[in-house]
Amino acid sequence: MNLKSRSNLVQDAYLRLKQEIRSNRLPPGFHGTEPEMAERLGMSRTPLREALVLLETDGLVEMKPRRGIYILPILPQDMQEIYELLTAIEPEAAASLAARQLSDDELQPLSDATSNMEKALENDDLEAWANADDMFHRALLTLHGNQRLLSFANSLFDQAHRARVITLRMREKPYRSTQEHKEVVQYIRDGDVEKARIVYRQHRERAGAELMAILDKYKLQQL
Amino acid sequence: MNLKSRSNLVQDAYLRLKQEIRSNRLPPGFHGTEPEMAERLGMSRTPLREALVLLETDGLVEMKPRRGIYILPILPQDMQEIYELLTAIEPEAAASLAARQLSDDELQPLSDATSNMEKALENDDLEAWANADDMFHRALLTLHGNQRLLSFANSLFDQAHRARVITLRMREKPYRSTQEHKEVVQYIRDGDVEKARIVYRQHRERAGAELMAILDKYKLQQL
DNA sequence: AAACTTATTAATGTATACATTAAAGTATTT
DNA sequence: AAATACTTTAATGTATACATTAATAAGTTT
Repeated sequence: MNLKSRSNLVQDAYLRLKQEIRSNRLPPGFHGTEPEMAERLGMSRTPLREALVLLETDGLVEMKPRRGIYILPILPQDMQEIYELLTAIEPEAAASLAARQLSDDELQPLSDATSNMEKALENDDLEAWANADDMFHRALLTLHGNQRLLSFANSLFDQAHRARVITLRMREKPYRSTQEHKEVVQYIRDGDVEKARIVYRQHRERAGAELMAILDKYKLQQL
Repeated sequence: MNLKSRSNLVQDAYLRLKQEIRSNRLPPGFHGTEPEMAERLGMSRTPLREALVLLETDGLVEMKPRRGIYILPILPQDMQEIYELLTAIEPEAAASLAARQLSDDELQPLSDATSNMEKALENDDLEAWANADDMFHRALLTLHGNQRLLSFANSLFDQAHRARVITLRMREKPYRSTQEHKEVVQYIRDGDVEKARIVYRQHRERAGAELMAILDKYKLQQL
């Protein structure tokens, strides 16, 4: 909200485009040219290009020389890579949180997230559940404090977003996931490092396998 | 970073600046302006800026609005973050390699790297040892095949490079590290998933702790 | 009509121009 | 000399200009 971010067209273009990609207003496979995208955003090509470079490092778009800008689809193999990384990374973060003695206050964001998951389930509101799930993961990594981990994982979440939204309704209701998240919080609270790691890891492995099975079953070759 | 799609001057600037940062020709704390850096590279500000955006996402430089470009130092906390991530990630990669049945041919780059480590030790050539070490880690992740993991880890290696070079001569000779690398290769060859994971993990934990101890002992608050 | 040439178009990659404004420097007042 | 106001400088953020060249369209030959 400061002047800096208002006057910064690069930031502007970056956030707007990312949002449009997340929401599928710019769907995978979309192809555009720099002049038309710059026009659409009401700016010149210079700041747009810098934003596109950032989106490219995020794995969301590709700038093909002389062919223009493409919004990248998520392939099953991408989800495979992403889940593999989250499986390696997040359980470590959980374990390391358990090793600290966190106050209930500090753990609040995590328990809030799990309560929201439960409420969402009661209301049969899958979108709210997904938001709570997202909140949980971001809160956990934020608590953990490793900035590089946080920004890397956030980029992975962003990439996976569309696929998660679409498959949400093809899965069974996430009672089990909700339960697993609660368990992880409890183990973190108890300071049970190994349990926190293992439960979270199993959660990730199961959720990943489930997702891959859905992509396979419904022949979703790109999202 | 994906550069094959970046144009020549951007790629040029990116690679040259990265090299100059690695080699300390552009030392941490260096401050420059866009016009003078563009001049030095013989190009205009436009491609330079795109390269700087990339270097910024790599965590190597910071573009401060209206204050210019700074080459970022590596702080102990940065090394902490980096080692924590490598400790989480690489043992998983090793385990997953062990789970495949890789041919000796495929494992060649890893055994080459460990042989080079041994040769370097015999010749008391620490720089050659560090290069072999680097080779090992990159080869392992390349074999593993997860592109996101590879590019993320490469970025972490790049960030840690200066600190590794400087502390190399403050450590004991890396006989033990060399041995550990050889063990990991053996466990991967044998298909012993758990051993590969655990040995690599212990290697990472020990190496990380050793490095942090050196930074502490010699009061190296930035590199 | 197919294959090959030759124009045409238009997007990229890069340089340059320019308005804005933070910082440095100078003058002025106390 | 210290504090303040004014002036200058120069770097950033962004727009525009332009040369190059890939893609396409048009024309020509077989």
